[in-house]
Amino acid sequence: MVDFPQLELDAQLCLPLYAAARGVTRRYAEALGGVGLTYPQYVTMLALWDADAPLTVGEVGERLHLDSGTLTPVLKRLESAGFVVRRRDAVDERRVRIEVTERGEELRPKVADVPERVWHGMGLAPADVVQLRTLLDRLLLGLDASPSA
Amino acid sequence: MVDFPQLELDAQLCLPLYAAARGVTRRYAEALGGVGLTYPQYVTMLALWDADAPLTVGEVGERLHLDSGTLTPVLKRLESAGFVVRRRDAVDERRVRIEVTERGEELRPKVADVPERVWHGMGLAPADVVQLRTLLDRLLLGLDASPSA
DNA sequence: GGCAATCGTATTGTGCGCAATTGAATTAGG
DNA sequence: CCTAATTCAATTGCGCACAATACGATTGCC
Repeated sequence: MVDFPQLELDAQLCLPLYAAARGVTRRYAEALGGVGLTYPQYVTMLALWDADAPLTVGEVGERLHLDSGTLTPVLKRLESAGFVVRRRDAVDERRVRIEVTERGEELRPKVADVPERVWHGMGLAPADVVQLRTLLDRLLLGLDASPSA
Repeated sequence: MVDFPQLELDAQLCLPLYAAARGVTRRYAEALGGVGLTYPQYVTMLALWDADAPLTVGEVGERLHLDSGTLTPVLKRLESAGFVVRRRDAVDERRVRIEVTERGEELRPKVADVPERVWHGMGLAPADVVQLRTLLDRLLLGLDASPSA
């Protein structure tokens, strides 16, 4: 039988990456359950909190590497939960600006300890975290640089 | 205004991990489009090809860190595409064994170059790949070790 | 001004992920 | 035996991801 060593499960980098991302997301989901946010909703709020002015859908997408097909329903759920308001830009009516509400701001201190709680006790040394961060950023650069199709 | 430096987007490790995993998966999806496999279907086939004997649903799930709620529909699609057959275990009728068909075996050489094609040109040095692999495995160990709830 | 090309968002359709539940089959305890 | 607990897969329901498409708003170009 012909072998394909490059297809062995243990030879793959994509699989640990895929599994680790899902595992970490699951931990965040558990930690966020109390405030009623999913992980994508949480990172969306992070992006909005980070900005000085209300972001458009596209600007949120840039920061999270997500497109409107994913973000629109996420933002609608955040809006119906009362954490954000979506408002058409008066100048360019193609744009929709996302404003964080009072209730959305109140969420911020409630989730402030989530990253710490998730990463702590996972046994990853601080040096490893830095290393991992560096390598993932390098990988993202490579993804952005090389052709998408 | 009160600041939460630990919530800044650039301070997060989860986001690059999340974005990198989706980015890599997207590249695989593009490379696999020709043979009609999605990324989860592809890694499922990898797991089945790797094993000497037909695996149960649970055994596939162990290797991929996925549960039956995800795998059952994936396996059904692979079956209706003719790549696998699902058969109840005669000894323990709770188990379903997944057998790779002739057509499923024929897929193997067709996707043999996919990992190489995806990773090449992404600008990641071989040493970085090894490092990343090591750190992700360490992270997965931490995920498995620490409590899920 | 008129009109084609582009842009920004929304919609649609398919396919995951995962928690929770169900239900059948097996195992364990008495 | 016979019942209780456990195991395994399937199902259900919800929320992403993303490609493809649609559509109104805007911009460029004449």
